[in-house]
Amino acid sequence: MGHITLDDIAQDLGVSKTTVSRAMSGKGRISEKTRQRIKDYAREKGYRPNVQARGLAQQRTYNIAVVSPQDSCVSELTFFHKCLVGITDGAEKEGYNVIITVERGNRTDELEQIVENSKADGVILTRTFYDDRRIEYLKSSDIPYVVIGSTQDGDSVRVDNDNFGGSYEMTRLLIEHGAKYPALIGGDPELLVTTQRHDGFMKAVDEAGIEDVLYFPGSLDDGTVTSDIDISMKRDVDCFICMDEEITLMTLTALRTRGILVPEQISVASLYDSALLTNGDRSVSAVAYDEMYLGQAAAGTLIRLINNETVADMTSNSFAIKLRDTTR
Amino acid sequence: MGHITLDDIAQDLGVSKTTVSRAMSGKGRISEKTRQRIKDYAREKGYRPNVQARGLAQQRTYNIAVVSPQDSCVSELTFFHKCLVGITDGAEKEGYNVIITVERGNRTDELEQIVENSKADGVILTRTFYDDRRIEYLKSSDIPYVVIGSTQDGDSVRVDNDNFGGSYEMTRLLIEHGAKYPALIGGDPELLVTTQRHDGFMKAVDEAGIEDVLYFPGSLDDGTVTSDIDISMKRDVDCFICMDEEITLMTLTALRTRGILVPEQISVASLYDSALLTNGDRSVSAVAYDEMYLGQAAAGTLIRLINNETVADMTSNSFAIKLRDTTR
DNA sequence: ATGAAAGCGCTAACAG
DNA sequence: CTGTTAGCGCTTTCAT
Repeated sequence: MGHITLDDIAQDLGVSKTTVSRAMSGKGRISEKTRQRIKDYAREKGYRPNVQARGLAQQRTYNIAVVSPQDSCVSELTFFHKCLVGITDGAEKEGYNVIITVERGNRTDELEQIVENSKADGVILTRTFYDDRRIEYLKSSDIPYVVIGSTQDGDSVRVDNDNFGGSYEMTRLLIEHGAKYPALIGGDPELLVTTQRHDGFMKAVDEAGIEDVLYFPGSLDDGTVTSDIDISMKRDVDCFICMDEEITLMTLTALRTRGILVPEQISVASLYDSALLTNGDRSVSAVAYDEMYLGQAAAGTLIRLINNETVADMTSNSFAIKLRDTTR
Repeated sequence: MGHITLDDIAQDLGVSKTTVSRAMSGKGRISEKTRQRIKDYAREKGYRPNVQARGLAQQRTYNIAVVSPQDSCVSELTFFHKCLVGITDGAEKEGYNVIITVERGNRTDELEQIVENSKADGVILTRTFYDDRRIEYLKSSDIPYVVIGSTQDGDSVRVDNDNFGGSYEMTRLLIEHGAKYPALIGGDPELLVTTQRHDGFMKAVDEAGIEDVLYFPGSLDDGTVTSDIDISMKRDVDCFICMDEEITLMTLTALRTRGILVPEQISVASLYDSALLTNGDRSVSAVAYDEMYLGQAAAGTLIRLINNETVADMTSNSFAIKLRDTTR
């Protein structure tokens, strides 16, 4: 018995394929009566439209493509995976499936393969490089795409966390909890995300009337962090706010080596939560974003884009401030 | 100019679509001369066959589906991701793409959606439950599928690591390096993988003429592990071989609490490597399997299955014994 | 409101 | 060795 087709239904019901098609898709005028009759019969027979045939007729695949990072750095991976769960969720809700491909450096082969073979109607990029060739490529082929995270590229539709808001809230809360002189540490100053988090931090300290706050951008190695800490201690900093989980871990290690107690002498918080921050003994206060929601939003946005609806960049303000062991 | 079709080429070259189709696919008799002429022209024009159209004609999608775990336990995730990289690799090599879907407990909805809508030609399961409803479902719908890892189900085509070989090699090597009386700890005795690893271990100790070896199956909580250790120390065990990374970490913690030095007083090795075992200070000896290769093999096997070629279970003997800090 | 007919781009008998 | 002819299952003008 295999699969029943649209034509079968038409014949059984003595109507034309067109009518059945219209009844199922909801497009075109059709009397409510026949529509119901057809839909009922279709359900009864367990009819499933053949997505490929529909696709061929409409030049669509009802697939979206997602590019996965190749390497398996843990925090990158959990971020990506949570996004992916959200993306498939959002996609399947709209009748789309997710095709996955793995990035191979800053190259476009794997994307080209998908786009040229029209295996997907749109693309989601979950992290981008500085001069991302994939963005160039996606722009030139005119396939819809959405970027998750902060890109410099102004032409791309972006879906991102509220980095400003998260940073602001965390800083505000720590000040409320007694921090007198917080310092900000880490982050590549050329990245948009760094600017956003810095601005959120600044807003909170400004509102609290704190002046001459310390900001140590960069700080990519232990040496720099250590000297940053030394400077801070002389200036009576009582709270480190770290740009990301990596810098957070370096800061904690450096403080431990220096014999400085956390949170007794100084509070430490991360502006980005990660599995690494709640591992076993240490449990670090952090801003936790909802990546799954981010993924869903990205999928939704992309599908709207595919349907030629107008879309704008969107910022997910779904985050939580997790105050854990490293802050008072 | 968009996309050039098979028909365009036929017209330009004054041949029939069939001939072009044959030239491109390699199926059917065709003179080497015209084949070259057509292929050259196609390449020159940048012709890309429309996969959807081909699919519709052949009832194929040139997609395979992979089910991703929903949760994000780190070791599960890295395992899955490495497999995924291998799978996409193997699939793309054969002209297939990978559709991903996320498991929602022991349910089949997400799979049904893909199978019923014929969005993929085959399925890869990367981990299975005891009474896996997805396997039942896949069997009943007659879509090809392969299972990565060890399943009890004898009817399914399996692609797995050489658990026996890895366990044997690790044990053999540790004995060679001086272990006099190794003990095996952990593992759910109802799982196939446990049996396989146990057998490998036994082979090595038997060959070394060691008798009355200790085996502690189960040991899922700290209490049990601690008592296992106590028994072992009385019997002068000088080497713990642990079934997986979880039991390894528990064993190490228990040994530390007991004040027993690793590797000075006792060696510890894991029969399964994981990111958690090389984290920071501790770096545990372990059997490292090549998951990427596993993924590639699974994709290859599945595609052969799709093509109605005969396939058998396959065991990847691509593993490495990593002797690190916890063994002498 | 419904139907006829022409595709979407490719494959696969069946002829020649 | 090559061409003709029907599809695959659905959508979409254009009539009626």
